[in-house]
Amino acid sequence: MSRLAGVSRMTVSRVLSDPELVLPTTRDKVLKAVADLGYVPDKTAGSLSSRRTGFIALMLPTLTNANFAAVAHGLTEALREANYHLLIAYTDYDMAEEERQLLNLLARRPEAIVLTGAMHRRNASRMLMAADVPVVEIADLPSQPIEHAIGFSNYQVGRTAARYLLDRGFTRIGAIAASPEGEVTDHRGEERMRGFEEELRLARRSTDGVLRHGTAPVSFHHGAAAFRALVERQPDIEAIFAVSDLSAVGAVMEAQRMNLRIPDDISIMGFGDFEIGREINPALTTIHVDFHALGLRTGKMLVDLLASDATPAPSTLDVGLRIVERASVKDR
Amino acid sequence: MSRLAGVSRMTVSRVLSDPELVLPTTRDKVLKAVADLGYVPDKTAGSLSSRRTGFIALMLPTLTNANFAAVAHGLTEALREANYHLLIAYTDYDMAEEERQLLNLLARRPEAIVLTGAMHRRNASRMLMAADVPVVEIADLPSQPIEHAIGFSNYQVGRTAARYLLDRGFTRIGAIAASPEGEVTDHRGEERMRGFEEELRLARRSTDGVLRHGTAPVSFHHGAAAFRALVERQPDIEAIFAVSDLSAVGAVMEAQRMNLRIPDDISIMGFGDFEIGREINPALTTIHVDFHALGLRTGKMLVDLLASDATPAPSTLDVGLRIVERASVKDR
DNA sequence: CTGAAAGCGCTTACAG
DNA sequence: CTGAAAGCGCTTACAG
Repeated sequence: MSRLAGVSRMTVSRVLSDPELVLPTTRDKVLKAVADLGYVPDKTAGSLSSRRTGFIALMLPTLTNANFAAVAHGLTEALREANYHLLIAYTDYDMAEEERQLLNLLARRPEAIVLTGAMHRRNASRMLMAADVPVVEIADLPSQPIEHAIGFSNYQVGRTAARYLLDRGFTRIGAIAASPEGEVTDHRGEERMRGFEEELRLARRSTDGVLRHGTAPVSFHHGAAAFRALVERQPDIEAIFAVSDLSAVGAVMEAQRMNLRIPDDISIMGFGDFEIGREINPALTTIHVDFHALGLRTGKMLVDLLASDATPAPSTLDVGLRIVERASVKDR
Repeated sequence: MSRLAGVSRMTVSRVLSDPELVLPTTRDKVLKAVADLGYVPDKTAGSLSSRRTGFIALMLPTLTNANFAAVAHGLTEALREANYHLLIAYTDYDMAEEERQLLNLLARRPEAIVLTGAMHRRNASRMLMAADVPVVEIADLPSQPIEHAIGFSNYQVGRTAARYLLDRGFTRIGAIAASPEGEVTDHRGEERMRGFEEELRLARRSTDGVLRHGTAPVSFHHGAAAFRALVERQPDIEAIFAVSDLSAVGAVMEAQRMNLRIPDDISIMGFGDFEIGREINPALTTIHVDFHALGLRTGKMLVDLLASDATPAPSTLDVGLRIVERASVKDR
């Protein structure tokens, strides 16, 4: 390559990374040779010698969830300008798998690690703390963050949902979620349930309508099945919080099949503000968190952080949440 | 590291890659040192020296689509045993972005490249053909594959959908999709439309009910808007094919809001067999392609292919498709 | 503005 | 069964 351009290997490297440093005439010679040969420099070699891989590791529970996919898209956007690339792994909600994937990621020497936060195996936490790169936990606010955290409180989501239903005067209030199963658990969903139950308890309301059913992750189908199970058990239930819009939509569809009118017979609210919730009839009342923005902010923070050589103190950022009132909860 | 274990660097490398080759006592010494130090070998260095990165590149239009996410999950599963890792990039349906991402991927020296097929920029195709690693195009069957292809014919999807509606005796038949817009186009969706129109033409039916509306990618909302536009233009339309279940579901929801009964007033069918289509009322008739299996098969083929040192001839595999009859098309 | 030397952390290919 | 040497393809840090 450098032979064809009649310059040293170093000059090629410079033209490709910082063209300003090179005389226009030599630059053009190099660029022509690059084009003629279809030369694509080997980043593996570059990474090794510069000690910078340009990788940002991202660990998600699954790709099959529009909100987590939105996080990835937001991150990519923010990272693009600084020419970092995402190295994506997913755990299928299994903490043993998280630990395994973490090792794979670490072996690639990412310059930062982003992962969905709050719950990790002991050994995974240890590896994360030992890693000498920035770690940011997202999509929750851990009580003891490993380092940085950008997210929202799932516990508060649960409390907010319960409060909303209580404020509207409902008394027989329930919820549907997956039941935690050892290593394979939706910990963030479970946090929402915990908050929901707590708010009910503080209001001295029964938590008998809170149903954990089936296994994570939740889905439309899961929501339908859980809704039916709950209504059969407690026919007089007035309002239900589903741990995700996915199960909430499933519940609305099941209600239609059971000839229950939403919201006249039963009110339903969800979490996550998925697109489908806006389109169904009645449109779904939900709690919104901007996952795309969450990814963007995380990416921006990382770009800044990696550009400076200072090691900033651990930071925690709450991106907040808001209720989106639509038509699936009765206005009474 | 090797100092702490009292052995050479080579012995550490052997213990980690092929433990059988090492005496149990030395092996244990090494393993203990590895655990004590939390040593994670640097794959960047390993890749450079062994000339094997262990990366398989995967280029998708978007992660925000359950079927493409399923492809990624299937691939990961098949690749896990052989210890390959996916390097994922996505294009947002933009061919200029595909070319840019391809360069990024190539610089990481993947051992194979998987991408959604059939349409690429000239320069991207050239890079792919010059790459001396296996290339497999998925999710379509290109007329001129770059090398391997595993997928189905989107054109046939369109023809099959039209045939199905024609066979049921509908005469005023329409379709909804996004309109192609230069570099940002859903080429596979457009192929389905082309097949659909062709089948209509062969049956000497009007294609006036075929509507291209808005930009890719389609969504629930897109389907709702396109459905309304089509019905307002052609109030006597009897049956509609939506280029994706996402838009089909949006159409069903919009029909409910317009007080049109599905399927009594208008029949609707989709493509992709997304989970939501099974849950809505009426359940959506659709055309099913097993994207998870598509990913699995691609991964298995790659594992075999990379294990042998022969260079097999280019292969094309049609995974087929099937109609899933549910309740959104009138039985007449 | 350009280049020669050294080295990043592993694995390959020997040698013993 | 274990190790010393060479080298993978770049970039860093000089030197001129």
